Amino acid sequence: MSEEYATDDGRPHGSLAHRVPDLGALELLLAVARLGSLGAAAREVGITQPAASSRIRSMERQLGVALVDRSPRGSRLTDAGALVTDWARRVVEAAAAFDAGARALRDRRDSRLRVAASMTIAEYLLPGWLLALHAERPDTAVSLLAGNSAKVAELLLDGEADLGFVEGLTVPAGLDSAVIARDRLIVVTAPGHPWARRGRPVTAQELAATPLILRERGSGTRQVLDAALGGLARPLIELSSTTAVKASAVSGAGPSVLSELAVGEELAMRRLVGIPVEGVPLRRDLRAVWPTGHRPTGPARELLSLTRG
Amino acid sequence: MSEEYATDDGRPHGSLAHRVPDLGALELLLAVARLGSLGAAAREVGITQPAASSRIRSMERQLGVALVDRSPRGSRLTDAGALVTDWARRVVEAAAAFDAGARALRDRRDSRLRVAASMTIAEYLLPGWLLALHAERPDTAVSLLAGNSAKVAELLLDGEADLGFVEGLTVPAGLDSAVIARDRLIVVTAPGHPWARRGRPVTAQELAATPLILRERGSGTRQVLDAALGGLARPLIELSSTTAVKASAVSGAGPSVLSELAVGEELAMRRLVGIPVEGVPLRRDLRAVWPTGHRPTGPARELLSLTRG
DNA sequence: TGAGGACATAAGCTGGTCTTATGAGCGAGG
DNA sequence: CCTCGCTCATAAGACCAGCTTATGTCCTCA
Repeated sequence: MSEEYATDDGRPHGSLAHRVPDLGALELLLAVARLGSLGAAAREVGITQPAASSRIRSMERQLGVALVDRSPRGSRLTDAGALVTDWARRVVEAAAAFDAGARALRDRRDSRLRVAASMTIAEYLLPGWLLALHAERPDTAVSLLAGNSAKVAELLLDGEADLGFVEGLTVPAGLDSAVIARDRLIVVTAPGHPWARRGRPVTAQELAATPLILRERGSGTRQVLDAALGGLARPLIELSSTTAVKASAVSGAGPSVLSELAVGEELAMRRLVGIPVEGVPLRRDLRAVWPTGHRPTGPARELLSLTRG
Repeated sequence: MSEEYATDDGRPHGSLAHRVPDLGALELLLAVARLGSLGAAAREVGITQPAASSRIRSMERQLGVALVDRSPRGSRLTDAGALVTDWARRVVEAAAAFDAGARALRDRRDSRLRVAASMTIAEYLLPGWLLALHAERPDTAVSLLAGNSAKVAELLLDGEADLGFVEGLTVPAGLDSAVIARDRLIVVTAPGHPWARRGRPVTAQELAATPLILRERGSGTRQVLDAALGGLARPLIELSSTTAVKASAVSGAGPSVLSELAVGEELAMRRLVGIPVEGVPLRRDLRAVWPTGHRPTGPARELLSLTRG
């Protein structure tokens, strides 16, 4: 009876969706924060003022916190409202990235710019780039195909993609490339692991001697690690997705090695901690690739320049 | 009648909420990914199988992409579905952080653990810690009060908070402290800024000589920067919130100096780029604080240990 | 060949959110 | 001093999305 009503399950969480306002409400809150008026915010998101009023009110009831100070000449956020708005902004940004990705995924054919990307890049970086591209060139429709390096190369060489992104150690034959960023692999453990408390860095020998939670052989991450250790990484468990590896590491099964792109959230939330390592070059280049000779032009060139800042 | 059924992207955007599935649907998708069955996923989120089936189907219609392969003996994600699920996970995680924060904000008084935190910590780190705490001690109700260092000190000394978090250079009098993390300040510009393309790092002299977009004097970030430069930071614009500073920097108004906690998203999305700097110690300690003598115990001790991993 | 699991379809109910219409404070200007 | 213009609040009805129950189809396994 500590929780709400019909959640007899009593499990981890009684459905976030019932406790977190929906995206429309969060967007509305951001608009109120920016514009300082319920009515103006309502206009911006395309609803009427009473609807906005009611929606903000019901959000306040749901959260149990006053979010805005209403006055006859405008509405300002309360202190708590400012904090909630910042958290809301993060949710909305994640949703915008979701949307940018989904939009690219939808436009499978006949799009002006067809991008092929490896999974890690498609998952963690591309949505952000697509948002930036959309901001600069709203008319450019982008389509996205995801696969491993070989698949990306094949799509480019077959003329089914205009620009590719890969994260391997080598550039597939027949492609030109440009390094757009460097990714670092990080050794991580759950906070309770002995490595999390020792003072000195882990050495290459220790890392090679310790069974690790890893992606399967052939994955980009595994390739880099094997190369760095001289082909010696010992698997404790082999899993086929980054997500599964993370979940296993968080649960305390053992140390793992993952891209810093993949574990940013877990590190911030202290579900995982990064372990310093010495003597192991755990870096890899992230590259844009295109068929030799076909220098990117038009939207592809634009996207490429965005990725390099 | 809404005038916008044609989703043609001729405008900034036609409301995310209409193009991104709601949180319930995203949670359902995650459950399907994990359990490999619509029915099992439905059971987990507390709805019936037909409801789940319909909901996934309408999400696929909305996104225009097939997400799951249904078969008479279960459902597996398609390739696109796996990617969408990963993006969905990020939205759900942001929502979970929102919920953890809002929950703490709601329980203003009479909670078992009352935390006071500076804005940056409350905004970027605390929700994650609260999630972790909730996972380990689901019954502990936490309340949150946010303010600057002086406010945090006051709350602790008045007995109105059990544990505090501050980010200043000094520890307020009457408090004991422990360093829980180090925050790095980063020089950032919009991708188009000249600094984004030059090869060599910016020097302390250059930084001190360049007008910057900054928080107001007295903010923790500004204090650290002034100290690092010898009190010389020149403001181009002074703004009163980190969000406003970020927005201004993204728009290309000039270089800025911000906490790495605050700009992670912007860096990943390439809306901002980090500029290497040499000869300037842009680090600051993030500290947990408590009244001298009152060593944290119980839930406070638990939370403290989580923050240190 | 029949049991059981998994998903799809159909029909009806419910609740939340929208709309329009209207009222009520506060400030500015004729 | 009164009215206009801005703000937000309230009320009553329409509508739609999503839920439930009941049933049908397909596949696999014993």
